[in-house]
Amino acid sequence: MGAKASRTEKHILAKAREIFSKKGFKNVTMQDIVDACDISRGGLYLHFSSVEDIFLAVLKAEDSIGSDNEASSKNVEGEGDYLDGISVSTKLSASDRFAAFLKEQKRFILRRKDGLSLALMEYYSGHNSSPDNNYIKGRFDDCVHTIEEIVSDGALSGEFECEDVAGFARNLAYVLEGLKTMATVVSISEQTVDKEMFYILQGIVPVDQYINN
Amino acid sequence: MGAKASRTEKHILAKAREIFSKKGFKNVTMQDIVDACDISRGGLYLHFSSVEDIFLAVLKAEDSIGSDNEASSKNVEGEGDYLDGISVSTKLSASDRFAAFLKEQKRFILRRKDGLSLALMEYYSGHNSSPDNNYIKGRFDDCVHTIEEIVSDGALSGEFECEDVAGFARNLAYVLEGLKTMATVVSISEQTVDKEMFYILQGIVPVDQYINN
Amino acid sequence: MGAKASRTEKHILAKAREIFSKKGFKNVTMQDIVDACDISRGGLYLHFSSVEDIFLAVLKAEDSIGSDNEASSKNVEGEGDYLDGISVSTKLSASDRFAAFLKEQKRFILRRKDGLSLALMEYYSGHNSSPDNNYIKGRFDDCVHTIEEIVSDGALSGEFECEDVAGFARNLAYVLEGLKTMATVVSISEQTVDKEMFYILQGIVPVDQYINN
Amino acid sequence: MGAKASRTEKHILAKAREIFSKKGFKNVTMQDIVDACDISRGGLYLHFSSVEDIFLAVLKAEDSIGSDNEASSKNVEGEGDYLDGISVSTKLSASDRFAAFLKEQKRFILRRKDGLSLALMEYYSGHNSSPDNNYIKGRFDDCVHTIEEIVSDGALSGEFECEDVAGFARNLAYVLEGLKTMATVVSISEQTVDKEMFYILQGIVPVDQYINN
DNA sequence: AATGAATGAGCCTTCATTCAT
DNA sequence: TATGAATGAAGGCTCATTCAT
Repeated sequence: MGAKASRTEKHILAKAREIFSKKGFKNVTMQDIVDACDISRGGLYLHFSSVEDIFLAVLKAEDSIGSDNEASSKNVEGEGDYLDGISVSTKLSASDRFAAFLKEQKRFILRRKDGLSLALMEYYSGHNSSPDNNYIKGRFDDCVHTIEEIVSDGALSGEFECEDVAGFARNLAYVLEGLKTMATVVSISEQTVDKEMFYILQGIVPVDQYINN
Repeated sequence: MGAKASRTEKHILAKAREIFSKKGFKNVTMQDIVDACDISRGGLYLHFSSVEDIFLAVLKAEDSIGSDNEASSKNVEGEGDYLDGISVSTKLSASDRFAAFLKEQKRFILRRKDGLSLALMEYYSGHNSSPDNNYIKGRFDDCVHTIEEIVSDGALSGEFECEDVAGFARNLAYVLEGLKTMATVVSISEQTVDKEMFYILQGIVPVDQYINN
Repeated sequence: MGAKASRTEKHILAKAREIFSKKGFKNVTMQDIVDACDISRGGLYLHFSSVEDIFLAVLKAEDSIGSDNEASSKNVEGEGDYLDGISVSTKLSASDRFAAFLKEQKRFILRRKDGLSLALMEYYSGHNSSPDNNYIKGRFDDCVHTIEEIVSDGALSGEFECEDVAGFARNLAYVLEGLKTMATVVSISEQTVDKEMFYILQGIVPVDQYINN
Repeated sequence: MGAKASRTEKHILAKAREIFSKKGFKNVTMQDIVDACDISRGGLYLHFSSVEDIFLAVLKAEDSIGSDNEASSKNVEGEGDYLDGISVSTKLSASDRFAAFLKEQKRFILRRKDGLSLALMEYYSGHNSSPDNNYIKGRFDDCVHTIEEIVSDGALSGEFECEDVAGFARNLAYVLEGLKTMATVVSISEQTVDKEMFYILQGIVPVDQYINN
């Protein structure tokens, strides 16, 4: 809760994250977290006052690390290791950035075990929180924005052909959202995701740009 | 639970449906249902043995009525009143059927108050049920199938132009799923839905085919 | 809680009364009452929702029975058995009524085991309730009023001599309150009470009127 | 606990006193005291081992200072500033001392915010301590004794007329106790207290002796 | 069939007290 | 001496489920 999360708090948040990704939000009890953390009831309350409190802290930690989130275009720039044989110091092409973005999304969709999608839905669906501080809405908007940026860059450089960039970005974002939803409920194969991304890419670009991992 | 649902059971299911659509699945208690049904605790247990039991019965009833679901192409045929001035006995054009389908989807997305989306997600997310008897998966597949059917009909009749019907159907289905997800968590305007559907339609058909309600 | 207290509720209130008189208010837990009543946790909550709820119900029951309260002049009229050899049908003299009143007060002070004084003090001291619905204030005012009534009757009939009836009544009421307070904290002997009442009576009446029990 | 209360201990007791006077005894937690004292949990335990321990220490400090207690005749002697225009070095008259005593009692009754009455009641009511070391009993006896002393002096000097000094003293002490009780539960006005004291004084002395502050 | 009082397990939260630093 | 994180017992409340009537 403080500026510097103590070792204990980090430990709690890590364990709690696992639990939320496994059980969603509504089913998680303080007891679950106590058990997982090997901590006492009172000890947990010393750091967090409710499951909600913990969940929000998990989300905040999530943001500051970015480990689970969409790879922002910025991140990608500095993290050439995600891509094969591309110099870190070089400005990445739009195609590369798009490929990286999709790869990240795919990872997110497939490894739903690590994901908080369900917990997020449960939390916000029962919360009518203002759209402003709604994590899911924010995530969606970020996603749209990232796509727009990449695609419009690619359109300028001639890599992509796309008349309605905004429309394309929204369309893709909804497809990704739909895939995430399905993934929380049904197990989805890599092929399924690939097939879908391939379909979308066809609309703007020669296919060989999209490199499978 | 017997073969024929008694009057009492129908009443219980109707009330329970309202509750599930309002509160999702995990938050609903037997007490909630007892209160809403003006029935005794014991009386309820005479018919259903748990909240889950009731929820499953609601879903089953849902299917046999189809009131909340996607309008299947079959349904649409028989329900000319959804469309303007089209004789019930006439075989509808693909465009009309597609318009009706989208209109139904839009209704479903916007009136999430009547919907069981959240309850479904909560139920199946905590259930790892086999894909076969997974309601959401089934709904998605039905949706894809309906779209394929309509669009391939339209392609034959020259109303639509679409090379990859299967791809288009899946794409649209995921977008719809994404919209449904967002709608359970953020309030979504009619314009938002319209814009999205319009974008997709552009891909296969002249716009004037899509009639707003 | 309803109009007719069920057998169970009566049982709970009776047991709870014992507990309150023994432990006051603040120390009493739902668990205490559960244990004393041989009832389940849930069962208790079926009837009462908190210790406070139960305490208030005890007070209400108290009032409607009047077993623990000051003998009102009305009560005394019909209850000749409290006095020695006085015909029930006869209108009692002021002296007799005063004797009865004091006897009742004495009983109340001495049998503090049965009394709710401490519980009342604890409850209202932490409650800043409006004076109107304050049980202790009401009890005090009733007490003053009863004394005034009796003494002014006695003054008219020549049994008592008292110039400032209101002052006398208040004075006596405070003394009684002081005795009740002391009794909750220190054990007080019958002699102590007698001595005090005797002293006060001297102020208005020849002593032989006051008959010890 | 030590022979000489350290600076820290004095600080703790002062803060604790405030808390007890505000919240009584049963509601006070170690945490309350820790918070008020700007001390650590462990630090507090270094000095006192429980809330009860602290409370008892507060009472002991109280006695040795006498700040909250009845003004003993001795105290009054040295505190001429409570009385108007009477030389400190002069032996005070019984009337003056009685006036001072009553003024002090009035202050105590009215400013119950500063008082420990409630805390005392709560503490001793749950303690069945022997009458000997019972603070309330002691306070009461002191009060009676002080009154007796003053009034018998006044009787000798002709200032008061009182046949039964002991009876009068007890009577007044109980009235004061009753007033204190009522004050902890109902808010009591200055007029109410004045009226009561005036009534009692009439019994032994011409009224103009009693000077209002 | 129907009732609703009763049960008891389970989760929430608070607090006195301890203990490693 | 002093700190404050950690502990665990205790009490509050809710809910699925049972059962005598």
